[in-house]
Amino acid sequence: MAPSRDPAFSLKEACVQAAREVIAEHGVESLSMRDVARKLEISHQAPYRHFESRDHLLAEIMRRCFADFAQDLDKRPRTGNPEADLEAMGQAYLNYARQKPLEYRLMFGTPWPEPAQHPALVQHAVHAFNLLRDSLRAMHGNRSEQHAQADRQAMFIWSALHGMASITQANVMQHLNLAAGVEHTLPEDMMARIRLALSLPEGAPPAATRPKPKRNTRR
Amino acid sequence: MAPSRDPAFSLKEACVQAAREVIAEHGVESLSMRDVARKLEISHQAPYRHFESRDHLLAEIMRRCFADFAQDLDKRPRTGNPEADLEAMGQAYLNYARQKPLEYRLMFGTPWPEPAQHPALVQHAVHAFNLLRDSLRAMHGNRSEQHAQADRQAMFIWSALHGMASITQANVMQHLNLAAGVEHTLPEDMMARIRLALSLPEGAPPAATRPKPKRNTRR
DNA sequence: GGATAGTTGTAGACAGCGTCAACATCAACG
DNA sequence: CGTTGATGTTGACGCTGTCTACAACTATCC
Repeated sequence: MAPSRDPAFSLKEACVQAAREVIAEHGVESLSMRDVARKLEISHQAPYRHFESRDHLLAEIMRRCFADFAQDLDKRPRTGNPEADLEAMGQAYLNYARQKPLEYRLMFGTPWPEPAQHPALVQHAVHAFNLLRDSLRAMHGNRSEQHAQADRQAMFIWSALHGMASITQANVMQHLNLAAGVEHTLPEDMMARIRLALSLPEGAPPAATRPKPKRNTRR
Repeated sequence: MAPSRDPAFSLKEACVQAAREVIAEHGVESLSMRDVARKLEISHQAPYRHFESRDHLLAEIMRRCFADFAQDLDKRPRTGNPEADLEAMGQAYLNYARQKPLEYRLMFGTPWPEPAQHPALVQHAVHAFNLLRDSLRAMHGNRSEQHAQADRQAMFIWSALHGMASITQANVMQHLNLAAGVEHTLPEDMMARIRLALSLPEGAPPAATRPKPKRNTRR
């Protein structure tokens, strides 16, 4: 490549962009440093001036995905009703996974590099999780056991949504011979069951009498 | 390698075994055909006489993992009580993921090869899923909408369990600063919430009046 | 028995990969 | 001017999956 094509041109930025394109076209697995170099018409070693290793490039892309993802979860309109907001976040989660499958797979389906080597990645991922947790904490009090309850709910919601999203992405459902109509109504069904599991049925105030839970939601 | 070391010696079997060891030692990602060849002290091309490609070797190992997994889910003692049996299967699922993390990751965390190329793999995976589905169908009637309800429950349970298992394996929880005590009680909490979401609370018969679900469980 | 064909393992090559080391270029600064 | 640091290039190394050609052994059929 000729010396800097543009006054404000960052090869680092261009590498990230090119890498994202390669991933979008051929998947994460087949992303190679040499691919991005070829795409930018630079030497195969040039990207190494900006990223220690392939893992570091990948970590940077993942970090940005988490930032995008968090922004996406966060930008939904607030109604002031914590339950409705939580519901919207769940929808946003599944929508993101459906609309940006490659990004989702990158964040949640790719084996992570050594976390200690990529603190910024961890930080952004945790921030995305905190959006969910804070939503839940807003529905509880501030006592420590209420925090614990919110965290348990957060982990449950995340598990269920992530499980659903990753199963959907694996394209495995078509082999399961599910009963007619099940596949297409899964997201709603999922959200309804999550509400049940949180004892937050359908906008009605949570019933005080529940089969078991120790101290459940309260608004 | 000298010609056949043993009367009843299958190089194919030995390849699978060696590959499983390599995976156990260094993870799936770094499994290479040449590794298994080296491990068996045969030429780097010998394994290709028994497996078309690396993907085919991997698919065979995955297939066996699913067979093991299904057997593990199936061998639990039956109490005759469908709800208790379902509960036991959930526990068995999480235990398997905890005790055989590499196998679990291989089955559910590794990008699958082209399914059309590996029908046996798909078949065994579907069989494992059917154990769950059949357990649920046993608790419902035999009408088609009841089948659909069972399938919805199956997908929900699988999603929640898989989400939980894969999050656990990602070793990411340590970074989330969860409230004290949450992490260690997650599996029980999870199972309790799943019961809630199925409207099968704690052995009590499911309440007839439910907030929404169209036609719910009936035993 | 001896030719023939099929199976199984070996040996060498090729292109692609990540990455190390050495070199070139160029701007900033003393 | 010389030096220094950042950036990009070139070439190599060992690794990978896989193609091809070849050797050896086995089974089969005339």
